[in-house]
Amino acid sequence: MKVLSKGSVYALRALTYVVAHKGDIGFVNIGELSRSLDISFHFLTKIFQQLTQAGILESYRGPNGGIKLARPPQEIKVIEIVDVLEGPEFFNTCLLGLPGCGEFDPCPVHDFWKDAKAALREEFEETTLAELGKKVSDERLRIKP
Amino acid sequence: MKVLSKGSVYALRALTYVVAHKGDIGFVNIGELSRSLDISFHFLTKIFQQLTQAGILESYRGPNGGIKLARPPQEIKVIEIVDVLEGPEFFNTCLLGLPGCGEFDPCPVHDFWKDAKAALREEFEETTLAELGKKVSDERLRIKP
DNA sequence: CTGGTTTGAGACTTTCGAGTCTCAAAAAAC
DNA sequence: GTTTTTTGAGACTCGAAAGTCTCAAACCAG
Ligand code: SF4
Ligand code: SF4
Repeated sequence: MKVLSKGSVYALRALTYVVAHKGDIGFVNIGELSRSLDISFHFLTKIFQQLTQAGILESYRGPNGGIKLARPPQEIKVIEIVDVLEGPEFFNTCLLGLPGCGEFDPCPVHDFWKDAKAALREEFEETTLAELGKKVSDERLRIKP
Repeated sequence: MKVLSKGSVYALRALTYVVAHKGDIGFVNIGELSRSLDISFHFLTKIFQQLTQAGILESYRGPNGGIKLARPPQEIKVIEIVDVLEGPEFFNTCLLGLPGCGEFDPCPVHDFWKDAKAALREEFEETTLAELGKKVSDERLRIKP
């Protein structure tokens, strides 16, 4: 069962880590993040590039460069990150994956799956990076392997 | 978002189709199923082979051969099919996919994800092929592309 | 027995997400 | 200005899931 791609997972872990451990102290070095979280540096860089182009992050090159959140973490919702990295079809995919499916022409598991998808979307829409970061800081929840 | 592999999806669609359209009339030809549901014949055959070896289906070779349910559809639960085709790790995978994760050392999304997984498992455990087939027959729900 | 039909088994190919590598571009340090 | 550090962009490689193909085995009909 693969709900999120590696790209989304790495982005969420990395940004949660930034919020929890780096506060709001300017640009965070990608190499350091990659080492701390055991994520491939080049892969993480590519993921951040997408988020930068989408306006969720800002980046800066050269010494003391890195990435930082473009807005305060209280205002960045998980679903924004997922949208960028999974694409707009993410919440249209389905259990039985029939093409052109939907409310008007449903398959037998539609009723259940509709609710399950809505719950997931709601969770992503309600949760902000600040909340994830706070959980990690306060309760010492893990974000690293 | 890919919850089920193609194998599980094709198996569920095909067996639901059998229950809904073929009743209990002995062996159903795989070639006919493949054509009706627009699923690759060889791929569908491989999937059925796994289910046959697991004791969920019975097969018969030669003219008028095919596959049929080893037990009445009221007794076959969706989770049995998923277990065979997805393997035992299916319900252990996770949103953030951290290794060795679990209740005792959770990540920040654990509370939500635990419930979502439980709901999915419960749905698969409660639903039988007979129910899926009945929905398709009674309400003309679709199972084909 | 012979030939046709259908599933069984496994090798092979394709596709795509994931990960690696190389070089260019921007910025700072000197 | 030159060198060093860091992100940006894109080509390339790897591996697993998905799909195709070939032949063997079981079965029936005549
Ligand atoms: S009918 Fe509903 S549950 Fe079924 S594949 Fe379409 S959207 Fe998904
Ligand atoms: S801590 Fe819980 S939600 Fe997070 S990856 Fe592990 S099992 Fe999944």
